[in-house]
Amino acid sequence: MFKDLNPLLHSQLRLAIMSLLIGVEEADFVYLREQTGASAGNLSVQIDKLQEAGYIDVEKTFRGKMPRTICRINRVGIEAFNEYVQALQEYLNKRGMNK
Amino acid sequence: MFKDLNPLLHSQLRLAIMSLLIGVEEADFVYLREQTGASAGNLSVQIDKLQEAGYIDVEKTFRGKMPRTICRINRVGIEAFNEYVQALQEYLNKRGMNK
DNA sequence: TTATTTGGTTTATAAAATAAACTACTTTAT
DNA sequence: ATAAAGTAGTTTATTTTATAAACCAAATAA
Repeated sequence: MFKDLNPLLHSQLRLAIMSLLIGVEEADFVYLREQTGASAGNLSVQIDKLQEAGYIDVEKTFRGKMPRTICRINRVGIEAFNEYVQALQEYLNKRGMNK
Repeated sequence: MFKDLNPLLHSQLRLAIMSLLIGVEEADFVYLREQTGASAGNLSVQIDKLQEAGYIDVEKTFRGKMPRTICRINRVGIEAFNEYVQALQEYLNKRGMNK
């Protein structure tokens, strides 16, 4: 009855990152930090995990002289996110549907 | 933009328990174990946490000679569950709505 | 020049989930 | 009657995660 929830996505911060990335072409570290309110350390760790999972692509560049980390969600990530959302619905729905 | 997700509910097993309980008058340990597929040990721990949080009431009785643990969600639990679901929607919704 | 800020990474600590082992019986088989 | 197996859990130990704290390198400001 309850599908497993992808543990990589069932994490507040990683879910927020994915949620932001799925809406945009790309987003950088600072933007993600601001939007999520996460600490830089936590964000760094969670971005790594999403990258290692193959859900996002991370590009390290410089803007002028300052380092800049750009993140993009990819097709694998989009698919995983959609599957996660679908699985989750079962947990949220719905009084009386006992199937 | 992203509300915090109640960490007590943002757990696969505890969420499944709450999801089951919200649909019924009551449910016993064995039913919850079967429906969730959890191990007895894990289920025991998570039921305790939900009880300590004041989200469910737990009654220990006997059915014949065998012990029986009955769980019921209460108003506090229902409210917490509904709030969690609402907060979660922000993470799932929706490309293009950047607000 | 030293102090502060930016943009991070790495390491350490706290919290959670999970698994394994155990308790206290009851039922079945011998 | 006794041993073996099953039920309904709890407790303890181990692993995994998340989070926080400390650190680094370079840039900018005082």
